[in-house]
Amino acid sequence: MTLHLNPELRLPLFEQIERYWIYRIAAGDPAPGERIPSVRDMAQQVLVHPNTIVNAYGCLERSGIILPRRGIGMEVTAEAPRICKEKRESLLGERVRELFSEAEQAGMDRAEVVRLVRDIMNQIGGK
Amino acid sequence: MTLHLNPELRLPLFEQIERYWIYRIAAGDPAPGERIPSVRDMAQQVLVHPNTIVNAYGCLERSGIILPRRGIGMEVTAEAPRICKEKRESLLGERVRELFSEAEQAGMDRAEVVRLVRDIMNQIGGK
DNA sequence: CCTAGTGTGCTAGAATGCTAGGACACGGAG
DNA sequence: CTCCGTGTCCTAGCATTCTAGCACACTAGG
Repeated sequence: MTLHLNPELRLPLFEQIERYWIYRIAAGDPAPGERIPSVRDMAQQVLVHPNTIVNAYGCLERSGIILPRRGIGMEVTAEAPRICKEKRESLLGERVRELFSEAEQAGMDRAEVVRLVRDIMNQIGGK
Repeated sequence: MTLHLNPELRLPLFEQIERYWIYRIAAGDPAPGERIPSVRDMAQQVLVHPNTIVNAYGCLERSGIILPRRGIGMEVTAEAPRICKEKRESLLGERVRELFSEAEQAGMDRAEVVRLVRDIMNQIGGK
């Protein structure tokens, strides 16, 4: 799983970074007690200003996903996996609901939405 | 079909207004030769600053969907229905592609995405 | 003790989107 | 002709997001 920042996207960079760690922690890769890259390291990896990382990490901290330890780094909390899985459900569900909302405004039937999803899924790749 | 502006959404207000007319014209309601509300009328209907409407209408004009007529109003062009239908396809397709992109980053299989879409569709309403 | 690496805080600027209010030019109706 | 509604343009301010650079406090390791 790689973080592919896209400035053209609607999502602010710091939220893209936040989601990246939510999805990774939900998948179990940085486990509780382990640490995510430091603010400066992450900024250099993603070629973004450190303040943007601070913003993203701040959101993760306020959600109880990471615990800042001065002089050490950002530690994944014990409750992080549960919180991240909940957030993953919520985020993707919201995306789908937005899709239905937009499709409804466009006068598209719900069955048509499902068909459109299948079409594009097949169009994207054989896998 | 009603325009329900949502400032909390990622989409800027002027783009929400632009899409509203794209979808309506694609559906054929304001037919070629007919006019859409004036900048000031639309602003008052939607409770938004006239400049925001100017921005939205400017996009529609640059796409060849409407033709500004000073002292008269904004006229729907002859090619508008075709252009709007194309844009509708493109906009919804992009929405679905973004969904798959986000789901892939979250480590979700494509079949799971289809299942999620069905679940939420059933969850939204019986219709 | 000292250094390096860490999180945190601060001010400042650029770009975007929205609001606010004013001004002007055009065209139909009277 | 005048008047009103129309599109168009202008400056200004505010909030958000990102960039930029600097300073400080804390901790581990030598």
